[in-house]
Amino acid sequence: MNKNTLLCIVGPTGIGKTALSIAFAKAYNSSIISSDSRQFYKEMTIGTAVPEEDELAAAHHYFIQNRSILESYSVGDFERDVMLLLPELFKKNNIVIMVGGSALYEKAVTHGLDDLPDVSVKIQEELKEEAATKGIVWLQEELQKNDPEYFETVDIHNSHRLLRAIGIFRASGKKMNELRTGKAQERDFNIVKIGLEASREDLYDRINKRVDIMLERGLEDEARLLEKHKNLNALQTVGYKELFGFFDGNHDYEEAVRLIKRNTRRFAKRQLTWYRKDLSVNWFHYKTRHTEIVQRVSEKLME
RNA sequence: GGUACCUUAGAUCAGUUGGUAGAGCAAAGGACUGAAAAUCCUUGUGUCCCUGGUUCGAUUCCUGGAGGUACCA
Repeated sequence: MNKNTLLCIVGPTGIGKTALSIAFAKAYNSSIISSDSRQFYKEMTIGTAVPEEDELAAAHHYFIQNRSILESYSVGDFERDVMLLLPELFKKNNIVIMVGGSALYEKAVTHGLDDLPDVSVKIQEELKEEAATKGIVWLQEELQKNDPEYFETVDIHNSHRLLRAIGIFRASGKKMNELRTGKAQERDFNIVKIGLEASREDLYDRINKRVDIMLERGLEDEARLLEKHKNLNALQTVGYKELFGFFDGNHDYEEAVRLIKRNTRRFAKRQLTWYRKDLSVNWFHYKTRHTEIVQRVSEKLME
């Protein structure tokens, strides 16, 4: 074990990643990096299932509630910040744990993103504004005009992708295919991935129960406090957006709860689509004892 | 026990003037390099309750049965 190792814990929402990460942190006296795109926000606690106080006390956590919903924070920022932090953490311990359900964020660290030009907030805002009034066909035409090669390969129904490519073109005059290599970045540490899996039935059962617990803990009040910010990116989040719909009178409370559960299930399914194609993940059943997982992973690290 | 109505996709139901069926919901699969808990794409074969009969052909009409609902006893 002469090289530093980043131990990534992955898996769908609600399967028990947090508890396992604590077990690893204790076993290795190590720190935890969160790769969860919603747990950054200090205003959102209940709905994002941030680790409990005792869990936070059990190990040093990074990227948990260290931002405000008012700030904009992207995967690119996350990759940069993690890459700056990791050398510091590896000075103290050659194993660092990363846990979280945002697959793209995990990919940004383990695989790396291409260095794309910055698109100023001003350009982004203008584009969004324009897109909102002119519609998706305009976006498609705009992309076809400026970046015809990328237009051929993108999902032209996906406005986020169109907006991004047009934004880059406006900011830099560059085209996506010139910028995107898709190549993995060289990392000077090992990456070991641990995944937790469960039957769909068990997983959905856990998700449904967890939503009920969040509601008991006061998710509705938390959402009420944040309602005035409901247009912010950070609040495009399962658990909050459905309650905003209830506050607005679009549907009743029962329906909001139903939607939260359904959307969380769908989110979990999308996460599984990501993880399934990652063949480097070492899977464990979610009921496997943590001590056993830690032991088996330790053996693997010794190899 | 009698009368009426119902029994079709996971649940709820629509439909077929007799040529083996469909919608929303739920669900499944997938894409995804700076909004990612976001965004986007694709997917409906199901003993049309069972049993006889009529018919070239029945899920559709008729007989009998089973289960359900309502009302009457």
